[in-house]
Amino acid sequence: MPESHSKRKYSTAATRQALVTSARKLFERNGFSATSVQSIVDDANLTKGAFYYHFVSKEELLREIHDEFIDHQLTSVQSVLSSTEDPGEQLRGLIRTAIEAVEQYRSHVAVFLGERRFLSEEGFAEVKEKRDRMEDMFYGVVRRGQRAGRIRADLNPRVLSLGVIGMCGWAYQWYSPQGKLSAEEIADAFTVMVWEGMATG
Amino acid sequence: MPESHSKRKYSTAATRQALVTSARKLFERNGFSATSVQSIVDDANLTKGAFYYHFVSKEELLREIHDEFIDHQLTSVQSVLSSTEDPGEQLRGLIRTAIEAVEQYRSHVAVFLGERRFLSEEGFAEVKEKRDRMEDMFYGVVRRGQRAGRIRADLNPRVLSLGVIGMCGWAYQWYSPQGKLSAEEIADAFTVMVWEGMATG
Amino acid sequence: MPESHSKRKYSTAATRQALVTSARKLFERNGFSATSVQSIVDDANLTKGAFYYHFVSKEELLREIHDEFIDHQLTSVQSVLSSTEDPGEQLRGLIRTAIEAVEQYRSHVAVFLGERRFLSEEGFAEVKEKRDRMEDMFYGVVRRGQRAGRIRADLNPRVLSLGVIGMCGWAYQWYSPQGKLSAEEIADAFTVMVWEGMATG
Amino acid sequence: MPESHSKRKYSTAATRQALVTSARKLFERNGFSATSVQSIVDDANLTKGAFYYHFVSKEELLREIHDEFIDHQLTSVQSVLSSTEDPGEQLRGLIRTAIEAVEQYRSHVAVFLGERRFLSEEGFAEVKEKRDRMEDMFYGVVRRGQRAGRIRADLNPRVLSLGVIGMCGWAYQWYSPQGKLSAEEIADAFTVMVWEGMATG
DNA sequence: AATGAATGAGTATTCATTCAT
DNA sequence: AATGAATGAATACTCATTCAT
Repeated sequence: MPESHSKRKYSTAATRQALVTSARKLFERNGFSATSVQSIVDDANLTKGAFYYHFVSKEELLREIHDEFIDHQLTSVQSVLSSTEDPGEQLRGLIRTAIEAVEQYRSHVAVFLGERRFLSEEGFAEVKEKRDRMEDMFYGVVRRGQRAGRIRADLNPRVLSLGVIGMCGWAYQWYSPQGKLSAEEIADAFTVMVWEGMATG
Repeated sequence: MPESHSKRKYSTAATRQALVTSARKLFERNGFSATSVQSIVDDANLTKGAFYYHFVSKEELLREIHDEFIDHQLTSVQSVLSSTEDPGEQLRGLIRTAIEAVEQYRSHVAVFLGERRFLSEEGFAEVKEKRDRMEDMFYGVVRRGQRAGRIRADLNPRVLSLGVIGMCGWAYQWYSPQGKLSAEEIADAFTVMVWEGMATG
Repeated sequence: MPESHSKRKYSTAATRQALVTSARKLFERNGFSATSVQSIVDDANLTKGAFYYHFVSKEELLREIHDEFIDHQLTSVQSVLSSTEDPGEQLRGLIRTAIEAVEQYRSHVAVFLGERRFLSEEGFAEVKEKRDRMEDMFYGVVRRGQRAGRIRADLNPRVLSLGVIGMCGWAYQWYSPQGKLSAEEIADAFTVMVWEGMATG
Repeated sequence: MPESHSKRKYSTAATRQALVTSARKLFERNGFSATSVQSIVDDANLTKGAFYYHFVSKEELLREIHDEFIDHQLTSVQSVLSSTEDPGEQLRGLIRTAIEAVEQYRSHVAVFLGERRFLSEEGFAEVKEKRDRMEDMFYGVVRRGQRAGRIRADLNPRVLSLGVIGMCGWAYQWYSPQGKLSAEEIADAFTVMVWEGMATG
C-alpha cells in the first residue's frame, strides 16, 4: 500500500515548524514586539489564517521557542552532571555545554535571554521553573565544590554561579560561528579563567 | 542680562529630563517597542504635543538614554585606568566600576544592553563607537597584563575580556539593591574569581 | 430497493438538525452576527467541513430556523380560525397560540423576531410572505369583528391588531417557563384586557 | 473680542455627536455586531484614529445611545406621573409617552430594544437599573389602580404592565412617521383598547 | 459524510507622528 | 512651551468559506 501523498504544502507538524523557525529568526533580529505576525507568515510563505489555525497567539510561538531550547539544554546539563562527580570537571562541562548552546542554538539563546519578558504569567510559569532549575545546577556545583573543599569557601556561591552564567550567556552577543574562535576554545578559556584565575604564578 | 521669567510648568531642560526618565523606566520594564509614546507622556504628566516639541522621534529618547549613561561610564573607566598601572588593580577597578553602574544606573544598563538594536544606523554610530571604546579598555588591560607577564598568555585576550564584560553586564538581570549583596561584595568576588580562580590550593 | 447502511455518526437529517439546534441556541443568546460558524459546529460536536457539506451558508441556518417555526405557527393559527366563527373566541385563540409559541418555541421566537434583518432579499421573500400572512390573520379577525358589530368600529383595526401582536411577541423577552405564570394565565389576562378592558365597572 | 474660529472640522462635542449619530443610524439598520467601526467613521467623514481618540471602544457608542435616550424618557415618564393621580390618566400618559418616543426617537428605541445584549456587564448595570425603573413605573400605575379599585383586581398586574409595554415597544417595528397614523391616534387607540376593551357593549 | 488545513478579506484597536492653535 | 484633535498605516486576531483527501 503506497503512502498517501498530501497535496498540501506541508504536514501539520512541518507547517508549525516552519512558522516557529521563521519566528525565531525574526525575533532574534528584531525582538518579539517589533516582529509582526504578518512578517512571520510572509517569511514562512503562509497566510495569517494558517498561522492562527496552528497557534492561538503570537505568544505561543515564543513559548514554543523556549520549549524547544530549554528541554534540550536541561538534558545536556543533566548528562554532564551525571558523568562525573568532580566539581572542576562538572564546571568545565557546564561551561562547555553553555557555549555549545550558543554555537548551535544561537537564535534560540538570543530569544531565550532577550525576550523572556513577553511571556505572560501563565505562559512563563513552566519556562521559569525550568530556567530556575538550570541556574540551580550551576549553583549546586559550586555549593558542593565548596563543601568538598575543592572550591574556595570565602566567595559567595550565588555570585560565583551567576557570574559564570552571565559570562557564558553573554557570548550570544558576540560569538560568531564564522569567527576564528571555536566553541571549545572559548569554553576552555572560560574554564581556566574561573577555575585557576587569570594571574600568573 | 535678566533671566527670562518662564510661565511654563518646567524649564525646557526639566521637561526633556522628565520625558527621558519616564521613558527609561518604561523601556526597562517593557522594552522599547512595547512602550508607546502615550505611556511615556502619561507617566511624565505631559501630552504628545509636548513630547514632539522636545524630541523628533521616540528613537531620540533611546539615544539620549544611551548618551546619559555611556559618557558617565567612559569617564569612570578612564579614571580607573589612570589611577594605577597594575593590571590586577586595573581589572579590579573595571569590574567594580561595572558593578557600580549596575547598582546606580540599573535601568540605564538594562536599556543600554537590551534595546541597542532599536537605534537606527545614524543614531547608533556614535553610541557604537563609545561602546567599542569601552570594550577596548577591558581588552587593553588584559593585553597589557599579558605583555607584562602578569596575566596568563595562553588564554585568548579577547575571550577573557568578553567573559569579564558578560559576567558584569549580566548582573543587571539579577542584581537587586534591596538584596543582601552589596555591589562591593559582588565586584570583589568577581575579581577574585577571574584573577585567582575558584579552585583551592 | 434496500436501504443504504450508513457508517456515519448520524443520518444526514440528524446532522442537519443538530446544527440547526445549536445555531438556534447560539443565535438566541448572541445574535446572528455575533455567532461564528465555528461556535456552532463546536456546540454540535462537528467540524466546519461537515457544516458546509450540509449548508451552503450561515444564512441558510437562519432560514431553516424561521421555516421550522413559521410553518408550525401558521398551521396552529389556521386551526384556531377554523374552529370557531366568534371574533372573541378567535382573538382568544390567536393570543393563546402566540403565547404558547413563546412558551414552547422560545428560542425560535427570539430568533424569528430579533434576527430577521439578516435574511437576505432572496432568503427573506418566502419568510416575509408567511409572516405577513400571519399578521393578516390577526388583522382579519379584528376587521371581521368590526363588520359584525362585535368589535368597536371607532378604533383603527391595523393599530389594534399590531398592538395585540406586539403584546404577545414581546413576551419572549420576559416569559420564563420556570416562573410562576403559566402560558394560559398570561393568554387569559391579555385576552380579558384587550377584549373587556382594564377598567372596572 | 471675536470668537476664535477653529480650523478643525468640528468641536469635540460635535465630533462625538457626529459619531454617535452615525452609529445610531447604522446600529438601527444593521445591528451592533454587523456594524463596523469603519462604516461608522466613513458615515461621519472621519477616520478610525479620530474615533478612538474620542471613544474607548465601539461599546461606548452603544452606552451613549442608551444614555441619550433613557434619561430623556425617564424624565418624560416621571412628569406624566406627577401631572395626575388618576390611574386611567396616568396609563394614557404612559402610553402616549411611549408612542411619542417611538415617533421621535425611532432609532434610539430600535437600538435600545434590539441591541441591549451587547452591553457588557459593567456598561449595562446603570442602563439596566434605569430600564427597570421605567418598567416599574408601568407596574406601579397598574398596582395602585388595583388598590384604588379602578383597575380589575382579577388580572395579574405584572402581566398587564408587561403587555402594555410590549404593545408600545413593538411599535418601533412598524411605525412610520410618513404613514397615515399619527402617534396620537395610535396612543389613543391603545389606551381605549386596554382600558375599555375591544368589545362593544 | 466528514475532516483538517488553508485562504483572504475583515475586525477592533493602537501607534508614531503632525499641526493649528 | 504645550495642547488637543486628527491622520493613516500597522497590529493582533477572527471569520465565512473552500477544497483535497
